[in-house]
Amino acid sequence: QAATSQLVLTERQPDCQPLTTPPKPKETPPADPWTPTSNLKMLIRAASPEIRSREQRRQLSDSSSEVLQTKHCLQEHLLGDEYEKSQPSRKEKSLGLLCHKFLARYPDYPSPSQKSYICLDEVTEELHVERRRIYDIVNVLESLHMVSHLARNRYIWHGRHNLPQTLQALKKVGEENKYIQQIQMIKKREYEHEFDADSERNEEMASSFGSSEQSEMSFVELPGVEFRAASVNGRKYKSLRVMSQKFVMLFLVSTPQIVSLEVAAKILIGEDQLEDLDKSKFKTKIRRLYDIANVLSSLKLIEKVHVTEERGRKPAFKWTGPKVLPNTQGRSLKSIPSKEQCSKALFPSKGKQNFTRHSSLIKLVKSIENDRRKIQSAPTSPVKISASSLPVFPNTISQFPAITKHQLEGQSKKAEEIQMKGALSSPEVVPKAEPSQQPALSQPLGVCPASHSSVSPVILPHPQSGVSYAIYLHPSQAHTVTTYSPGFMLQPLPCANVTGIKSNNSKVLNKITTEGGDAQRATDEPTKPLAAEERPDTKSETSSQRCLKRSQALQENNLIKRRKSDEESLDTSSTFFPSGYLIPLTHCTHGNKAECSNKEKAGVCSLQHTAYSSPITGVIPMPASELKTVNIPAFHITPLNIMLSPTSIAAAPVLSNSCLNSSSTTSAPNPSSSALNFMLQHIGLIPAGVQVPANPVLQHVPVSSQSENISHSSGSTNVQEGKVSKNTLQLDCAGLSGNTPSAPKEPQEPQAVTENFFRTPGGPNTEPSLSANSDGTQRISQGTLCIPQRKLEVSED
DNA sequence: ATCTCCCGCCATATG
DNA sequence: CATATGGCGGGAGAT
Repeated sequence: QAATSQLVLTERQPDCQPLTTPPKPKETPPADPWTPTSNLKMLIRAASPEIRSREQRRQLSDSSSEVLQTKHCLQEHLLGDEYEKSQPSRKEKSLGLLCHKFLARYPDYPSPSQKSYICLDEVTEELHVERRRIYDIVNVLESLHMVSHLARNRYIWHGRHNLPQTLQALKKVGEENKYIQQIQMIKKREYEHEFDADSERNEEMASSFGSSEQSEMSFVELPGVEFRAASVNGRKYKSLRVMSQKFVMLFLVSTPQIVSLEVAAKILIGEDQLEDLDKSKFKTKIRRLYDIANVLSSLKLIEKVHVTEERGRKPAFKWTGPKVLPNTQGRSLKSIPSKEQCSKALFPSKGKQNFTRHSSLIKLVKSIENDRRKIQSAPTSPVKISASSLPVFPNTISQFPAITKHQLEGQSKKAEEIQMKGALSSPEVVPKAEPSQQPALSQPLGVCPASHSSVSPVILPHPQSGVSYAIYLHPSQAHTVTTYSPGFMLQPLPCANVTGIKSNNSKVLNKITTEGGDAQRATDEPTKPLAAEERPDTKSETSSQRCLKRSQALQENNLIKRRKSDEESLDTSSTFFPSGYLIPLTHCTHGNKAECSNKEKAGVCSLQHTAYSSPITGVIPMPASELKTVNIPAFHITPLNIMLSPTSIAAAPVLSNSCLNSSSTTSAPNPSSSALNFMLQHIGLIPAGVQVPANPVLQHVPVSSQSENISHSSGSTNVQEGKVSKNTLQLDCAGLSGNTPSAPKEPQEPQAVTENFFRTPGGPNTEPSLSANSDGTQRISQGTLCIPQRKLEVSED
């Protein structure tokens, strides 16, 4: 198949990004195939007439579509020799092949000026496939914004122009969703696997997944990309699209960019619904993932590989697409100027379409309601909600994209290019726009959503401060920080299963091995070192030990869980809306402040923003891990902290890259960060001295979040690394499980900022918002209580 | 036996 | 109501 595919592929080049290569402007009318391979096609046809005839009886004279098939046939003949396979043989009907054919019809980089349209009827006819299959392909392409649904039977082909942006956005969202952590948890479970199902399950589910909920699904939109005008906005869930995006996110956030189907399926399931664990569901998910993987493979974004774990090798895929720069916020924003656009986006005349998503909205509402319940208990309920799920909100946001298509497109593209360039070259200071979330508020949900929206992945808030900030890392961190922030901590939660988590991380890392052998960029290193350093328990544990731990933990946990579960149910509030789209706010960003004012309504939002921006800038350490990180560290750290943070391995690997990048950029201490610190201190989360590490320069001390309540004296722990740290530290913090709590950087005094924080949401109370992470936070808190014990035990073991 | 994943029924969404 | 979409899972080909 490889051979065949190659041939087919020849036409398309691997990722060329606009930057380097000027896009080729060709476009092809759907009907006529021109394609570079046309010659080949002809040859093929000539060669294998028989085959064709057999294959398709109905097919007419269409030349274009058949080519591929014929080609394959030929090859086989050539290679294998004789039998012309009379019938296509399953492979020939594979989605991957079909996708190649489909892609062959359109240029990778269609000229912007002309839009090429895709007519499903034509395609199905020409490719001789059932419509259903085309939907599979198109849905995945849509998730990458390579096409947009215009109307019935009509799609617009964008090609790979949007790919860089899309990937960026997806990466960002992935970071926000803490996928890294989730992956770790899952792996951890694996080893633990079998034993006690229920209790564990619950625990895990609750803890890990619960958190996962936060992420919920949402479709990530691109600003510039057009949304299908009318028809499609709302619609049902689009699970395939969402799944596809999430799947891609997993690659983008994991350090070795390899994701096993099993893990991906579990994560996707977890997000959608906490509850079912069904095996059948799992199988279905796997099937879908194969479908998606086939399309992504055709796009050359991923490649199949196998990972060997303790048990055996498992199917997995490796990212082979373009590298995504570490996130930054800025890119699109810059280009996008205008408020105008934003406004448009927000309030598109079309209106209806925009709001199409009601379904999602509805969900949102539900989730909100739930949250409220939960929140009730909590002091600052409202805030939390908003905070909790960044992504979710997007629903509202999502609408934006629809607007200004044309304008945006052009701009967006340009912007992209610019971004790319900029990003590559240097860390610019990006002006970040702020998310404009609020506008969306119009909807009933209004406030909450809006705030959320702000959260939306895309946007990175960021600091006004001029210093370049670390470009990428921060965002994630920021998210993290934001997310969990202290707020939750405040809440008293029962202990969670923290223990398990931490151990997991380390293990997980170890386990994974890539057979493929490709290099995985940096990954390994971090792991080992970390491991060594890590606390004993994690690494040192042998499997047997683990078991012991587990059992112990379980017992303990069970108790805890029970409590927790109760609480959790409440807590979950943080989770959010199930489906929504994430829209990148990017364009909107510019006017942060202004927006803010608007936002005010939603107090929360404002808070969040502020929080984000500041923290993001530099301080915070890790994104993904947050939950764990924060939590765990806190606990552990409290007593031990120092050691741990560094140890936390996981973080390191992941972040490392980003860190590096960031380092260059480094952020200066931002006001925001300072503010953040301030807040934290205020709240008591952080000890006075500590702070968020944001910049290498500053200290990264992992703050222990001290957990909320607990006193922890530790704080300083890591300082040592300080120097080195720049990158590393951050990484560690982030990656490691616990390491870092969000670290708020140190204190600088950003008075102004601080004020905002407090005020917005309601002052200190707002904190809860941070907790939004929900799970993480909660857990953390829980962790604080319980964990220590366990850990001790474990370590002893 | 396991991995892949095609096929197409049938529920929904859209017009 | 007719179609367009697309969730979903049986079950068969590929290994």
